Amino acid sequence: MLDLASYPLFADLREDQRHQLLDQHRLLRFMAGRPLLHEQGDGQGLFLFCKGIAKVRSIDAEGQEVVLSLLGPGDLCGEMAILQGAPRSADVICLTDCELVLLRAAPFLALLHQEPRLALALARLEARRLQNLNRRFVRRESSAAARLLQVLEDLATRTAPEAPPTAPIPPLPQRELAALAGLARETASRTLARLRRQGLVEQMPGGRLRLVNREQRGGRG
Amino acid sequence: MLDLASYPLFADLREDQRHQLLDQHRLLRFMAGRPLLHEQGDGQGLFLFCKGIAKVRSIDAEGQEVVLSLLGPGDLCGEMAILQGAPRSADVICLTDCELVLLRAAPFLALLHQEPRLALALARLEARRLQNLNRRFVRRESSAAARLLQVLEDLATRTAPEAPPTAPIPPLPQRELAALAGLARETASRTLARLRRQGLVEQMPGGRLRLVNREQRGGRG
DNA sequence: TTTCAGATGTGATACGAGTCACACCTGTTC
DNA sequence: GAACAGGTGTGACTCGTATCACATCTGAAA
Repeated sequence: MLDLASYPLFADLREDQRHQLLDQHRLLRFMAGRPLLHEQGDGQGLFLFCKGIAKVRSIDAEGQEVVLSLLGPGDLCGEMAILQGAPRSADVICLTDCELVLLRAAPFLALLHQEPRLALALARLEARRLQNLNRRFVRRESSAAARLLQVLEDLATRTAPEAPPTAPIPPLPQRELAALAGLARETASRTLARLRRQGLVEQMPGGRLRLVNREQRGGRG
Repeated sequence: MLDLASYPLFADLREDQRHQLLDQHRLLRFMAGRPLLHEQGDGQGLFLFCKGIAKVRSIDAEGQEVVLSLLGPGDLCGEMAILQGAPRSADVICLTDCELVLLRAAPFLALLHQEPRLALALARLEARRLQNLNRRFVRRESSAAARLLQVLEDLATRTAPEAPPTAPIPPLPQRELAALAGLARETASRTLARLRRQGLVEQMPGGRLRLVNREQRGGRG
């Protein structure tokens, strides 16, 4: 039922090793708006996303929310806390209803210490995250429109692995889109209106947003 | 002479494994302003910083420099390229004269595949970098003053491992400080002047800057 | 239907940093 | 000494986004 082999982190393992990792795993559901939490006494664990989208966020010195990244099907989280033995440094909040699998930390850690392929795959995963965040860092300086477009593209592609950037975007309130882009809600509203006028974003029946294909609009970045 | 054990990445290894890694290593020096480069035909390698400070930077779509992080003694770089088998995604430019050791990629990769402790230490290292970048990301929104103070503190502590935040800061032109903080040169000048007036930063003989101890000034963050 | 809450659109204004322009102050070279 | 380049300080202005204020709009509940 749950295919660990489809997660790049576990792809290099033997079948029996993947089986080990599933020891006492759980299926969890969280509703939109809820934070990912371990249940009392569970301690740490590794969350694997099956369905839904969530945001990783932190709160800055002024109490403002800063969104660090998005998670969707095929992603995982909680590995930093396991690696460092430290409590979470950021919150994960579901943007839509989510289904995920919680692997126990103990067998994961045990396998990390004995199987270089797992440890190496984990190092690669962290390196990729670092590169993604680097790229976001570089784009951070850019305009409200560019940031919002980026968020919409992220949302479209996170919805399912391999989803095209023009896939419909889950219906989120403007307040949420603004937070994801690091903008004021009013600015997000104005910017969205402009993007619609420019034909870069279209509103689908039911109010859902969709990015217009770059080729269709002349692909200017 | 070169003590790999002092680098956390290699601390868990056996002495003979560390010795393997040193196979055909080189000592390199780069002058301030120079990019870290492999020599022709060297391919990839792992740079270990012994002396000096460097910036990791990228160029954004408008040709502007964006500084991603600082490196100093005890840090290393080049491991992302080795992990991903891909060319560098960012430049590393020396801010002061630097001395470093270049380890060959081959023995490092070989050991990564056979020794889980090394792979795990590398995953931990990447995780720490990710956390640092996350923290920077959170602070990114803040004011010019906060960003500049952060840069000065980083420079002070990178100069040597365990250096206090109030250690003297290497003499860098304002243009460079501004780039590190992601500010215009003029803004950096004005902001520095204000910080001096507020007593948060003092000018040492020779023009070098120094952060004033937080306790001395009342520690307001 | 009314009523109400939450979401959204939009004008007016404030504010911070970027940009341009230029003065000044070093140190170096001739 | 003069001449010059590079670094630094600072005024005036621009521009983008945040903020405040308020008008709709929409959908759910009564």
